[in-house]
Amino acid sequence: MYVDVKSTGEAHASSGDGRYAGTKLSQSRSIPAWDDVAGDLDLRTSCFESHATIITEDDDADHVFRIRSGQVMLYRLLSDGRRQIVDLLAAGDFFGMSTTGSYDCSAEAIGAVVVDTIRQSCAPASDGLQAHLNRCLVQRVEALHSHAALLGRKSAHERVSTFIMRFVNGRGQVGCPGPKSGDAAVVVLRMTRQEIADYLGLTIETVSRVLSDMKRKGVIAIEKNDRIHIGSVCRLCKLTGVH
Amino acid sequence: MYVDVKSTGEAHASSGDGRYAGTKLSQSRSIPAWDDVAGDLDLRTSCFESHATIITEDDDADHVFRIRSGQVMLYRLLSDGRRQIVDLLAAGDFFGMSTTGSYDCSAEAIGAVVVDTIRQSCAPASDGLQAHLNRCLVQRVEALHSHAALLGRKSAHERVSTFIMRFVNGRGQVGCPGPKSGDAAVVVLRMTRQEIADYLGLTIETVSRVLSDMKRKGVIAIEKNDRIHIGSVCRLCKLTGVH
DNA sequence: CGTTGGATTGACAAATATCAATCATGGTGG
DNA sequence: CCACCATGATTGATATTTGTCAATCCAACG
Repeated sequence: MYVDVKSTGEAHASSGDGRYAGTKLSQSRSIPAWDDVAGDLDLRTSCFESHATIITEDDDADHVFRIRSGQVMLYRLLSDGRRQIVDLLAAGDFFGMSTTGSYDCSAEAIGAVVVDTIRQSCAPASDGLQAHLNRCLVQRVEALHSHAALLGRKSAHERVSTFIMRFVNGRGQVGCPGPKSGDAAVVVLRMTRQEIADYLGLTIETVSRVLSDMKRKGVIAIEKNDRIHIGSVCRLCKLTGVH
Repeated sequence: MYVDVKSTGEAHASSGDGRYAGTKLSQSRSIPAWDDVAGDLDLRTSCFESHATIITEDDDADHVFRIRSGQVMLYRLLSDGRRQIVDLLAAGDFFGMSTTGSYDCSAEAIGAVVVDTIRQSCAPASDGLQAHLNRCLVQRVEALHSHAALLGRKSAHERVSTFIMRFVNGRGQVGCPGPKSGDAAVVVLRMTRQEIADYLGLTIETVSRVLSDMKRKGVIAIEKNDRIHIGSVCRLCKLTGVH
């Protein structure tokens, strides 16, 4: 009714899943359906293929974007080329908001992406958009807090474990449903080792070594470089540093 | 006129300074003055002394807070006690918003702090509050992106330099006004070495060593542990990794 | 069947953490 | 007023983690 995810395309197993499930924020009840909001907004819809750049850091912040389907990564570059992927976004998420007049980071499509494009200039007019934006922004802030804790305080093993757990259906952030053993899972990584490394603040070699180590210890098995088989989700979860 | 910082208490040299200066976001023009918004909100005002805990991670997210004066740090704890300070807030900033029903991190006063307390339940009603929240949230997201880049990709020297630059009036984020040499400055650190370390994702010893190293090289001089004299802001700025 | 780009592995180097003294500094009580 | 204490900061020696550089490896594709 007041949640729009279902109507905006498939939910990727890899990120958007269950994002709004269990939301208790009182505000939720008053947020209108996105489709109703969108009607007043003079949207354009754009498609991007894998690895296409959607926005570039420091460009004029002309538009705000809302993801219809697919995943988007936001990244910052240091002057010498070091890259930090600062956030991973999925269907329903917004990006491109700015307080400075230019984008604070670049956005690149992970796989094919469809976005709604909203002109910055007509954004303030819509209270419905404000409500959707604010919910998304609070979610982003929460995710960025988690990510700061990961980047600042977690070991390489904990970072990689956390990253994999992120894609295990429903788990990860919300808290395990308890240690029921033997719960296996398969997740598909849609990012290259380089992208994973740039997200986790590590090098490609360290990511590779940690994955190999987890293979050796039987925590995971890797098929075709991007399918991770998890023997026991609980066991993996214990490696994340959260519990 | 439509910016409220001036009316809500002294601007600390250490953080809130010039936060809204130069904002080009078209939305700004339509944001009502905070005092006008506040009138409808049934606010309570609370004071906290230095190091007081204002909210605790995982507690019920009953209230949203707006800082009238002073600084607040937000932090996450890992189960084994590792702490990451995820954000530093100043006058005009909001915290305590949640999508889960509980706070995602703890908040502690840095020095004396005065906050306006807004009941979560009456927050959605106010469009003016939504507009203020929106601006603050976008700012927080931008700051958290910067911080992720720092934590994920910068060396200890770059982190400490960036941290000090943050408190140099006006500079830091926006971009240097050019290399005019001989521009000295003094900043006062209102945080202990432990807090700085927990913010920068380092240990107290590393922070101390980096500061000593910068002293040895003549980049800074330290007086009474918390006053940093900067010989050339430009020189310091070049150490941040941004340029 | 060779080529190519991403991934893995190994040897080694560099950065940062850890553990343990020692050093200020400010406050307190004699 | 001064010695003592407590707390935070600094420094040193060493360990650990992660990065760097270089050599394969592997799978997809022409």
